Amino acid sequence: MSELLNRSFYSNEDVVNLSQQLLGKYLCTNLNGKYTSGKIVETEAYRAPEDKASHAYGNRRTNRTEIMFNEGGHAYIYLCYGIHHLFNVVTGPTDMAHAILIRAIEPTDGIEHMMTRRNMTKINYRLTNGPGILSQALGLSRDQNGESLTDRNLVWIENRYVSLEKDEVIRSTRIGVDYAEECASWDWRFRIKNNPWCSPAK
DNA sequence: CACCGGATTGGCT
DNA sequence: GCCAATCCGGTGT
Repeated sequence: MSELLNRSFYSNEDVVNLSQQLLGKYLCTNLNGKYTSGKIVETEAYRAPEDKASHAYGNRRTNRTEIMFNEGGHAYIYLCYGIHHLFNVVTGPTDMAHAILIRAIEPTDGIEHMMTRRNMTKINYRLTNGPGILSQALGLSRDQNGESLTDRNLVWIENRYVSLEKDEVIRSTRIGVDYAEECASWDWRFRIKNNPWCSPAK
């Protein structure tokens, strides 16, 4: 049993709260006839305009950031370090450029497809325990940038009614945003306590 | 149009 | 633990 997350879920203006709500939800893709999914176990919130770590800091509108100003429920996928595709969920109403980076998932469906994409022969945590490699495992690239998440088409998120106790959610500072001055110390990273599929970052 | 640096990863010392 | 890989977006000339 599962429920597709809909527009009203993504339109929530509180991106920090939504980041926690995404923990335990299932990120799913159906690309090139391959169905894959994983439970979201680690997220980070990015809240423009005041967040210096956000690409849309100061409501900067460029070709790249434009999708973040769309209404919640779209994919923002960009290339990082020229190598890795990082998948974000656009949230909030139109013109509120909030986004949530998915940092790690626990693989659930189509694990053999994920291993092929990752060029792995044995399953282990390195299949999906980071934002770049989980995108690779799910087949996500900039080809899906701007894709709608509100239908079960190419990429979407499901509620499978996994409930988390408050003490199962670990809150800490974000990773890799040292350049963001005072925003670097904002504790908008969330992960599921003791989950072995979380990223290795401090 | 040139330059700089990055929301990362994996391989090697 | 260090560092190269690799490409593009953002900025300034």
